[in-house]
Amino acid sequence: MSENYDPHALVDKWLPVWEQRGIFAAGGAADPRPRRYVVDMFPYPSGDLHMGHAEAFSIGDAIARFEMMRGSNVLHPIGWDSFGLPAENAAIKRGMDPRQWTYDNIEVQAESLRRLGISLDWRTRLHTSDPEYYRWTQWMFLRLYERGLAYRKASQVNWCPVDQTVLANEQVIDGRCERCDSIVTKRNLTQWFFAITAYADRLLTDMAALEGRWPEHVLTMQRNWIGRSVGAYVDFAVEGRAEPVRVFTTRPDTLFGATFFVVAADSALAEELCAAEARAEFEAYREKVSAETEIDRMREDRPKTGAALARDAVNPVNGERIPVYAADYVLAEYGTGAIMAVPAHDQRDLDFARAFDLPVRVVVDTRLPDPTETGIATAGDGALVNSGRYDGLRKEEAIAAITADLAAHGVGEAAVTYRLRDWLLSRQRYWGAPIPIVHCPDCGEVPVPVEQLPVRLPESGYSLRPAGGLSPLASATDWVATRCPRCDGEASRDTDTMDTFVDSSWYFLRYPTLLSETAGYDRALDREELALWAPVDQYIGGVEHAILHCLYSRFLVKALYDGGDLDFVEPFTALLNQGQVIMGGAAMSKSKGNLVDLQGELARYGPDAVRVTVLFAGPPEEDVDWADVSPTGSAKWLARVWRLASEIGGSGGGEDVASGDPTLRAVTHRAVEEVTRLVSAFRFNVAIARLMELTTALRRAVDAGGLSTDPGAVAIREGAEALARMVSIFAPFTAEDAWRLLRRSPTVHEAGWPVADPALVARESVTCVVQVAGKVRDRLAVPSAISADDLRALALSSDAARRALDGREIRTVVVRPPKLVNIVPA
RNA sequence: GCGAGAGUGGCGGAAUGGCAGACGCGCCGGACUUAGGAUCCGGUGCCUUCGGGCGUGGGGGUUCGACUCCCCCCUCUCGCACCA
Repeated sequence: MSENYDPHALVDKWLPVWEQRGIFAAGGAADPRPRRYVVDMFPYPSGDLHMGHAEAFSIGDAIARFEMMRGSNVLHPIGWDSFGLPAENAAIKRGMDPRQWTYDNIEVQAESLRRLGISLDWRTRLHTSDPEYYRWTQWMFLRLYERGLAYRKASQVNWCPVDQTVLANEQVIDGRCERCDSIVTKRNLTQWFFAITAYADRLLTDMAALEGRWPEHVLTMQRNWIGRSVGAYVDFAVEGRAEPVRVFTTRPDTLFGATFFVVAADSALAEELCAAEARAEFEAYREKVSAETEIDRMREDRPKTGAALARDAVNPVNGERIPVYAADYVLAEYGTGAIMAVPAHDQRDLDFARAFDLPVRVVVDTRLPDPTETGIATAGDGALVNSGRYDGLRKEEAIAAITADLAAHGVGEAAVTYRLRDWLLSRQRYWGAPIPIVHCPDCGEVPVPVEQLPVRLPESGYSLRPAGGLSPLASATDWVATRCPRCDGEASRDTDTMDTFVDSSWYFLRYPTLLSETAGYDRALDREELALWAPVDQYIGGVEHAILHCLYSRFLVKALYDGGDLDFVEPFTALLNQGQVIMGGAAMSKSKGNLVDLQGELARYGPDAVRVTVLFAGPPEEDVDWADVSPTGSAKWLARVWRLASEIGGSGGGEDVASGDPTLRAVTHRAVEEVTRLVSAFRFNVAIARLMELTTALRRAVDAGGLSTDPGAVAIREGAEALARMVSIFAPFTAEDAWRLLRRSPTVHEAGWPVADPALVARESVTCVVQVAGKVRDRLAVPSAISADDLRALALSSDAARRALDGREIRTVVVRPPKLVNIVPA
C-alpha cells in the first residue's frame, strides 16, 4: 500500500472537482427528474460555525444527498440571516461598522461550510442585510401594509433608564439590562405591528396538513402559543362612564357568581375608571406595579394585590352592583384588559377575594367542598344554582343559553380570543431593514413607493447609541429628512427597523428566485421558479425556532397567498428538528467554559469523521453530548472503509456481478435494503451501524482470500462499491476517494444509490427460536418457507425443548413460521 | 400548576408485541511490533454450585409471549406559566 488515509488532504483534493463539475447545482425547468426542495435553517453569522451548525448541516446534507443519489433534482440552498443585534454590539464595542463584522463572519462561515463538504447550490447565496435582499423585505412589509396587516399603535417596550435606550426582549436578562445590569422598566412607545392575530384561526386549522410531517410537540407548542379560547364578551355598565366596559370570559355560565370586577392596573381603563377618592391609593399601587421587575412577576405563588377604584360595575344579568378593582393579575393585553371575577369557580379570583375579604358565591354545584371553606375554586361541571331562571342547567347548556340571552339583549356576544398577540416588529436598532414609511405633516403615514425601494440604511452620520432613547436611525438627521412621496413636502423617514424575524420569514421563498436567469432582480418572488420548487419539501433546523420563526413564516406565507403573491399556504411541508450539541450535560457557553471547538475537532479528525460522529451519536432529534461521543471511532471506521477500497483496487472489475459469491452478495443487498429504509426514516445512527457491519463483512471476505477467486472478487467489489455510494451521503470525501481507489470515475455522487435485489435479500434459511413458556430453549435452522405444521413438529422434537418441558403436559403451541415457536405447558 | 416527551450495560444507543443490549465508545486479553495513543483478532449486562437463574425506573394489568400496549407511582428533560 503506497498511500495512507489522510482525511485532510481529501478536502482539497475533491472540493475543486465537485465544484468544477457543478454536481450540486439544481437542474432547471427542463430537468425531468422529480424535484425536491431541502432547506437548512440559514445561519446567523456570529463568528465561525459551531458544532451545532455542523450537526444541523450534516443532517440536512445526508437528506439532500440521499435524494440526489436516488435520482431527484434537489435544490439545497444557502444564505445568511445577517441582520441583528450582535453585529451592532460588536460594532459598538470595537468602534467599527456592523457591516464589516457581519460580512467578515459570513466569509468565514461560507468557507467552513464549503470545507465541511455540504452539497449546497451556491447560486442561491443571499444575505438578509444586502440592500438587494432587504429591498424585498420592505416590499413584503408594504404588501401587508396595503391590506391593513401592518399598522402602528402605542405599546409597552423595555426601557433601560441608565443607557437611556429601548431594549429588545432578548437584551433583557432576568429583568435586567444585559449591558449595564440595571433594572429594566416599561415605556409606552408607538410601535409597528403585523396583524398575525387575524390569521390565528387559519394558523390553527391549517396544522391539519402538517400532522405527521412536523414533530407533534412543535404543533402542540404552536397550538398553545396561539391559545384559542372560546367564550363570550359581556358588557358591564360602570357608574360614571357612558359606554359599558366589555369583559371576556370562557365561563358565561358563572355570570351570577360575579362578586367583583377587575381591570388591569397598567391599563388606560384603570386610569379612567378610578374615582377621585381612590386616586391616591390607586396611583401608589400602579407605581408599585410598574416598578416590579420581571423577576417578581415570574415568582410563583405571589400574593394577589390590587387597589379598589371606588366604583361599581353593574352585572347585566341581575343588575347587581359589584366593586371595581385594579390589579396586576389581570393583563392589559389579553382579552379586553378587564374581567368579571367569579371567586367560587376561578382560583385566581378566589385568591383575590380572600385577600380582600370579598364575597364568594357558588353558582355551579360541582358536588365539591365549598370554596369559601377550602380556598379551592371549583372549575368543573355541574348544575347551576343561585342563577335565577338558569338554575338546573348543566354547564354547557348554561353557556349556550346565557350567551344567547346576552346577545339578544345587546349586552354581549359569543367570542373567541387568542393568547397570540400581534407581532411587534419595530426595533429601535440600526442593523435591520428600515421600515419603508415616510411621516408627512400633511399626509400622515405614507408608504415609500415600490420603485423607490430599497430604503437604504445610512452608512454614515448615525450614532448606534443616541441619547434620549432615540432609534439610531433618528440620529442620522440627513437620512431622516426626506420628501413626502405623495405631496412632495418636507417629511421624515420612519426611524425604526424591522425585527430580524421578518427577514427570516421569507428567505426560503427568495432562493428559487435567485436561480432564475430571466427574472433577474426586478421582483421579490419569481412565480415560475417558485412553482418548480416551493413549498419546502423538507425543512431542517433547531427546535428553538419551533414557535416564533416557524409561526411567523406560516403567517407570512398565508398573508402573501391572500395577496395573490403565492400559490400555497404552508411554507414547510415537513419539518425535522435536530437536537443540540451539548457538552458535559449542559448547553455550551463561554461562561461555563465547556465549548466544543468545531475547527479544533475538524483539524484533528477531518470533516467526514465529525459528520459521522454527530449522525452516529443517536437519533437526529436527540441532543448530542460531545462528552459522550467519540470522533476516534468514526475516524477509525472511515479509515477502514478507505483501506478496504485501497486493497480491493481494480479487483473484480469487468465481470458480471451475477457471477459473484452469492453469500456475500446477499449480505451486501440486505445492507442496501436496510440502509435505504433507515435513511428514508432519518434513522442515520442505525444506518451507519449497518454500514459498519457491511464494512466488517467485506473486511472478513478480503482477509479470507476472497479477492483471489473470481466470484469472491466480484462480490467484494459489488459490496465495496455499494458501501462507497451509501457512505457518500455521510462522509463524502472518504467515499469519493474510495470510489477512485476502486478505479471508478468520475464521482461517487453521480453514481446513484445502490438498489437491492429482492431475490438476494430473501433468505433461504432462518434461525427459529423455540420457546417453552416464553423462554428461549433452543434455536433451529429452518427453511424460511417452512409450513406451520412442519415447524411445530420440528420444535416439538427438540431435545432442549423437551428437557425444559420436563414431562409437563402441553397446553398449546404458538407457531409463527418461520421465526418462532412457543410451547406452553399446562 | 398545566401540557408534551423520555427512563434499557460503565457510556452513546439498537430491538413490525416474538432471540433484550445491534453498532460504537470504554475496558480486558491476544497478535504484529524497538515502541504503540497505529493496525488486526477475541472477550465484555448481573449472579452462578456452570445445570441454570435474574435482568429494560417501581408496582399492577392485558397476552401463549411485554423494553414495546393499558392503569397507578417515582425521576428527569423540554415547553407554557396569573391567558379570564
